Amino acid sequence: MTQTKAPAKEQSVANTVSTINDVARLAGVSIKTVSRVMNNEPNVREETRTKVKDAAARLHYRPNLLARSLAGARSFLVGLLYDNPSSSYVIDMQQGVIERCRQSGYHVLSEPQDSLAPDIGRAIASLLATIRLDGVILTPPLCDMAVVLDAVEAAGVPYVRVSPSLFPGRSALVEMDDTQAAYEMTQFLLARGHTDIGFVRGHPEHGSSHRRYDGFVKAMREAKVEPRTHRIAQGFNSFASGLEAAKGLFKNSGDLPTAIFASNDEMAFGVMAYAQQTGVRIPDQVSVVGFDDTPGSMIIWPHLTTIRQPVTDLAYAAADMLLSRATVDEDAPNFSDTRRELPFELVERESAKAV
Amino acid sequence: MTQTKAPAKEQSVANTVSTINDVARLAGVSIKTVSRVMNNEPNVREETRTKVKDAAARLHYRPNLLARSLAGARSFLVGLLYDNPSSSYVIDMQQGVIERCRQSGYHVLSEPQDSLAPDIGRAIASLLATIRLDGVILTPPLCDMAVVLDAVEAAGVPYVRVSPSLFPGRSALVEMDDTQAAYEMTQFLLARGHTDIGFVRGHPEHGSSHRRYDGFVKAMREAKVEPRTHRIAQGFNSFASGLEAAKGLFKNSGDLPTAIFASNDEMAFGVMAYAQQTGVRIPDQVSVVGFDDTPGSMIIWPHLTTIRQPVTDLAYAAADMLLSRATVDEDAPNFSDTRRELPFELVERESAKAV
DNA sequence: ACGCACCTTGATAGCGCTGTCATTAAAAGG
DNA sequence: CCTTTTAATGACAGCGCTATCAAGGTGCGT
Repeated sequence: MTQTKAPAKEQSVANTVSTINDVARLAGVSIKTVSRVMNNEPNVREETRTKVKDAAARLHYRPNLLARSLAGARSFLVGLLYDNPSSSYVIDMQQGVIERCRQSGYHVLSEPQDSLAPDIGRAIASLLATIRLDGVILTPPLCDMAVVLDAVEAAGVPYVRVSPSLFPGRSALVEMDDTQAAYEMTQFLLARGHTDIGFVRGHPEHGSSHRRYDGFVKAMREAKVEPRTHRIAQGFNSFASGLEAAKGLFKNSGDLPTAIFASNDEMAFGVMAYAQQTGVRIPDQVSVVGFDDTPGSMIIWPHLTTIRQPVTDLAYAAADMLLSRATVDEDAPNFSDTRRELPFELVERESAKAV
Repeated sequence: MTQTKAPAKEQSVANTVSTINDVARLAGVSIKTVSRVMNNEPNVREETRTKVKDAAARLHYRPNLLARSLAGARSFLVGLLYDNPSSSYVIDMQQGVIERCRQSGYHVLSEPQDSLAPDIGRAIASLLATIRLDGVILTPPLCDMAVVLDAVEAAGVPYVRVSPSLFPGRSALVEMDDTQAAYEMTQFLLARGHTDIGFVRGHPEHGSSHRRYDGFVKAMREAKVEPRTHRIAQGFNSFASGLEAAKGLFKNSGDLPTAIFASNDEMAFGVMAYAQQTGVRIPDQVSVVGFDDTPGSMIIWPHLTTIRQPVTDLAYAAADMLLSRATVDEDAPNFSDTRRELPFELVERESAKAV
């Protein structure tokens, strides 16, 4: 363990770390007034405010976040809790949250969690007890776990959920309409003359899988095309499962669907890989579309037609909701919105064409 | 701004946030003794230690990290500064750093930085003044920027650089031998009968690009094959630039190289996409290999033969170095290593075959 | 002029912990 | 047996800031 001994270090490199005291002294006011200025509080004469700001600037003063947290009610820290296999999703989410938080002087603690761990509830309770976060953002699958929500609520920390499938209304949330997106993607295919459409279902544990399938079925039924069971394959959101699904769907080379809608991009890539291996030409023989617009959709050929999830926008929205929530007086009635739905985008590329 | 008014909240949800005082009272000792136990300090009777631990457990006590930071010398916070376009690189790095830090009770502040911003030095100085980090990890390209290093050093914060290209010896660092990896990949191709090998160079601003090219040239010369200029294309690490490079390399369909070594995976994907568009069969006509082992290399067909960077291991090593550095008494001579080189791995998949 | 608002400012008490140092108890030495 | 060393514990002063509350200043109505 560290045992710092020397009371005062000699190597004061260029110790520009000035405190609120230094500023107060230089400006000739009390530290409380400096505090007021730094926090943009009212009731400070404009002249004084300027004087303090100048002093702070001259000393390169930056309030110590840790001290603020300890003394005050806010910690200027929000947590992003995730357990998501997709690196691009996590990065986009994180990027968006950090960007927004930074604008408000907040920092983000990125906390990956093992959603399969039996003691995840305690792990989160422990985290929240150790660091008093001003808010947390929960992404799938954590946002659908009761123990997680319980832990966060017990700690009294405001939170926002991103794309939850369960417990609607239990918390503020931001989401995208998976069902509608899948519906429109199916219509897109239908409009291009496809009626014999195969579907690769997503991981049954994920709420979004079911919503996407529902959207597909709805569009088909509306077009008076009953989905046929031998055209429906079960996948598990992975490349391998997509490839496996394609094996089933392409079993009879004389009876191929004209299009395949995979419930996520990874599986679409699997389908495309299998097609290539077996000489099925995409999109000439079979059109393939995916869902998510992962980076991979732009590196395979043909580029994948897919649904773009507005991940960064979801992050912005979640951060905004959280910050407005954390900033608002808890006693006051809260009129801020509690649910935001963001638009998706159908991105047409080369993997699908009219029949 | 927030104005918390009510002095004491009525809604004490289940306010299990116990303090060191509560533990001390329950255990019948002073808070200092509790502190000693929580920090695993010596000179506490075993019996007392047990008593305190029991009390802490019963109260679900977790030391407040912010208070510890303010009072003590350590903040239990390390920063991961990055500005990297590759989400998988960042995620793997972050994941590894977080994992290791967690084991030591440290938390990680993920701080993306705009390396192109003119005031990046001040931005980092400001960050370090606001939050007293116990250490920071710098990844490319930040780790090669003098202003960044200056800012970190001025703040007196220990740091470790990952895969730096410049200023060797200026700090502790972890790296991988890009040159050797490219050398071995080239030998891999040579050993399979390829001599007419095309090379797509990486972004000239990235140090690794030059090292990889050097490794390629070295292996070629050793095999008595002089690389020919019309087989060398300049890329910029992007898919599009790889595709563009392939255009040049494949210009004369009667005179194709038998293999193409792209300096990173993205560009290899571009090459493969162009090949597919123009009917060049991979790997039958042309073998393609990449570098990095990004997730995409497993979703394209044929899967890409490439070099796996040990990103997570680099992260582990960097975190370990940093923590040992931060934990060690600054006055004592430091015998811990200051540079670690980690092994890469040539991952053979389907995109390359013997000629 | 006085009284009563309100605006402006500062003194002071912590936040929950660690570092220092004093103190006591136990062990070692002669 | 008493002194010296060493182990074990506690009292207390902050870390840098915010929250509370009191105090002084200003303006205005009467």
